[in-house]
Amino acid sequence: MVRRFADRDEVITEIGELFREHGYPATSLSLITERTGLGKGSLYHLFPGGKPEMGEAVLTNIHKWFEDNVFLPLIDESDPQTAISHMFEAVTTYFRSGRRICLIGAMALDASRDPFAQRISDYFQRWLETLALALNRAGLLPDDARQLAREIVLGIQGALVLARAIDDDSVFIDEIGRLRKRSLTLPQR
Amino acid sequence: MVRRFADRDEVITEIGELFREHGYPATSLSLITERTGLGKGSLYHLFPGGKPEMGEAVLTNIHKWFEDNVFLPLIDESDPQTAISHMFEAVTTYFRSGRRICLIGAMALDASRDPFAQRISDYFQRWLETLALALNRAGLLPDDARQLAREIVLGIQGALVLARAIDDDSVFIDEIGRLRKRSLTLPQR
DNA sequence: GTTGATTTGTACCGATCAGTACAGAGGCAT
DNA sequence: ATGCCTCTGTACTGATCGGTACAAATCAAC
Repeated sequence: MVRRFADRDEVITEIGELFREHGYPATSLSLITERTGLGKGSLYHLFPGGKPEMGEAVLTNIHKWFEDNVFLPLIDESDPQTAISHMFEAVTTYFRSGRRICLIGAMALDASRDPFAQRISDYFQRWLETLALALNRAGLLPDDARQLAREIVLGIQGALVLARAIDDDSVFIDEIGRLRKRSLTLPQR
Repeated sequence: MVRRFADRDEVITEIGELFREHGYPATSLSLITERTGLGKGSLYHLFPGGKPEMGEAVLTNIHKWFEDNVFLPLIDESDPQTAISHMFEAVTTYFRSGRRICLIGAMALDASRDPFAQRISDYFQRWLETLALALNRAGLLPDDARQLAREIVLGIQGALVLARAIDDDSVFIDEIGRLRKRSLTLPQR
């Protein structure tokens, strides 16, 4: 008897890290039982829908983190520049300066995409929308705000890919710096 | 008897498309036999090292395509602006305006990365290096050339992730346009 | 035609997969 | 203590996995 009451959120977090390390398709139930210390019975009790439900739970958990720490502040913070600045800090921390991949972005690229297409799209659309709103409130015209929001979100994603591909954090750090500067030098409305 | 002489390059191309669709870890030998029309015996005859050798072959094939169509022109073309412009056209075609993922980038993000880390890194380093060289020849200081090369390569990668995540080609097209413009408006050396 | 080499396809192997069944263990109320 | 519910772990299932063995088919040279 290894564990008595599994903390669902903690299990979801652990599963999420496995998905980041191996990808969703290549993360087996054996890897999950090892990492979490839970037997199969426990896992199926917590996630009766099986592996797909684990995938949904992990994506929901990540989206919630971003909602609380990035998206809502982009909407609610009275000073949009402060909210945007905070977003860069939050993602630098969350993505561990480029050493931790964006699982949702990675899932867009492999066989996970089809089963989770809506969730993947919702997360990115939400990010683009809230960031564009903040940029607009900071002084950009709506079209320019949307374009810059795209540039920022894809820049973060690209920096994560490249940093990992060449094993060099500075790619991520430098790009965050560039995008931060980019968002501060806004044309006047 | 379905095929007599399998064309190795054609088989490599077909396998590469499967890897793009499913990811390397989730592409089974059954999928490969179906797609290529070759039996297992044939596949192991062509790739005695098995699936890892197929992975290597596909990565080598992609790197060669880029070497011939992007990297060497960036070095050899007498007019660097022409070579950079041609690179944007080549990648737009190769990545099908964002509808075809960069397999090497995707492999940086999943469990494929460890076995193929050197190849993945070499490809991106080569791209960065040749592009920086062309940008330098076009007038940028070496450090600025390296930074802009990074911005361009990660921008392309990020655009591929985002375009696929939200199922919108215009993300890729627009970013290529932005990067192209960015590379044309160089500070004078 | 025969022979040898090359290429191909299929049966087989042990291992692993996600999921199922269900007994065992623990906690709580009576 | 007992009974019920919740949570857990393990054995089992059929399917699929990558790889192996090897017979069959094809081709080229003589």
